[in-house]
Amino acid sequence: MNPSDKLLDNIGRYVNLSEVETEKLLSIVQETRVKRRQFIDQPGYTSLYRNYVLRGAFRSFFIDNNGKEHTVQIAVEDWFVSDFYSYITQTPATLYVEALEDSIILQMRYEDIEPLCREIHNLSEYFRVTTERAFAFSRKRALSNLSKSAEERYLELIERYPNIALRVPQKIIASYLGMSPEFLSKIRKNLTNNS
Amino acid sequence: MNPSDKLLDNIGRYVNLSEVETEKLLSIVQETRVKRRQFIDQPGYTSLYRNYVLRGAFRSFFIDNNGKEHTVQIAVEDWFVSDFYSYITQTPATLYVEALEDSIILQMRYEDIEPLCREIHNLSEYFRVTTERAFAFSRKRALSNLSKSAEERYLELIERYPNIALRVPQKIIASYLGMSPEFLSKIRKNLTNNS
DNA sequence: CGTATTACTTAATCCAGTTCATTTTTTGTG
DNA sequence: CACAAAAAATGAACTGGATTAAGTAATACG
Repeated sequence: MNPSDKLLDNIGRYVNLSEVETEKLLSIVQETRVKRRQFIDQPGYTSLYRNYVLRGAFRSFFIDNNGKEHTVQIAVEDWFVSDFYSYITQTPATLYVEALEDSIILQMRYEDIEPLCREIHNLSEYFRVTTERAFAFSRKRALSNLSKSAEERYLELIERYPNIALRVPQKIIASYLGMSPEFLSKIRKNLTNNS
Repeated sequence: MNPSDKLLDNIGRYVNLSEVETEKLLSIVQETRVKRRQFIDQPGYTSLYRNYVLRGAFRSFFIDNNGKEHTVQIAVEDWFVSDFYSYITQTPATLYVEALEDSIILQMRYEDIEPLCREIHNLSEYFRVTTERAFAFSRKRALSNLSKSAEERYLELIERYPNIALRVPQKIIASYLGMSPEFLSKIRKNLTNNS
C-alpha cells in the first residue's frame, strides 16, 4: 500500500477524483519524515504546506507575551496540521508546529494546491466541504467548552480521544485544555480518589 | 441597485461568475425581512439557510445547562450568520440566531447551494476560499483572546468594531466577550476614570 | 548503568472574575 | 409623554483556578 493511499481514501469519502485528477494531485504531494521535537512551522516563517499526518503526532502552540505556552491543536493520524492562519494568508507564522513523536507527513504546497483547486472542481469541493466541516466542529467544541469546568473538559478529552491522553505528556494536555499543569494534576488526583 | 448586488460584489472579490452562473445563483437567493427580536434559527429546528446580512444586525447564542446565555457571534452587514454546525451537518440546531434590529437578509437553502457548488466550480471556490479564511481568522481571534485579560478583550472589540459596541446592548457584548455584565460595567468605569 | 533533565505532585497563598442583592438609568411602547 | 420593563451601575462576599515553591518520580542519553 502506497503511503498516499490513506490521503486518497480520505478524499474519496467526499468526492471522486478521476485518474488524471488523482495523478495531478499526487504529483504535488510530498512525503516527509519528521523527527520528534522537530518543528515543521515556526514563528517568523510563512507556513508553506498543508500537512497531512500519516503516522505520528504533532501539536501546534504559541508563546504569549508572558512566556506561557498555549497548545492550540493536537494532531494524530489522518489530521491536517499547520499554522492555518499563516498558511491561508501566506504571512509569517505565529505558531510553532512540533512533532511529538517521530512522524511521517504528506506535504502539499500552498502554491501548488491553489492553482490545482482552481483547475480541479472536485478538489475544490473536497477542501470546501472538509473545511466547512472542520470549522463547524471546531465551533461546536469551543462552545461546549464555554460552559464546562476544567474537570469536565479533561473528562471529555479522555473519553473522546483516549489514545491522545496516553501518548501526549500531561503538561501539554493541560496547556491544550487551558489550565495549569498543577491544576490538572489536582483534578487527576481527585478523580482517582473518588472512584 | 438590486439588493443582491452587495452579495455579488462580495463574491466578485474572490471569483468571477459568468452571466449564466450568476443567474443560477440569483435564482436560489431569497430576500427576507426580519423584525427585531425575531429568530431565524432556534434549537430543535435544523438550520436550512446560509443567511447573508444585507441590513441590520444579528447575534447567535445558546443557553447552557445553568441557564446562562453565551453569545457566539455578532453579525452586521455583509456577514453570514446561522447555526453553522446545524447548517453544515443538517441536524437540529442548538443555537438561537436572533435579529438585534429590523433587518434584511439574503437566504440560500442548503439543498440549493450544495448541488450548485457541485455544478459551478467558481461557486465552490468562493465558499472554499471564504470558509478557509473565516476559519483561519476565527482561530486567530480565539488565540489572541487566550492571553488577554477581560479588559484587553473589550478594548480590542471597541477598537476593531466601534459600531458594534454602539449598536449592541452591553450585556450582549459582555456575553460575547465571555464575562459577566457586572464585570464589563466595572471595566468601563475604570476606563472612563483613568483617562 | 548513573546522573542530569524533564515531568509530575502537593500544598499554601493569591487574584481575576463571578454571584448576589440593590439602586439608578435608559428604553420601548401604549 | 408616561411609566413599566429592561438595562446598566454599584458594592460586598465569594470561588475556580493560577502562581509559587518545594519535593518526588520518570526518562533520556552519554
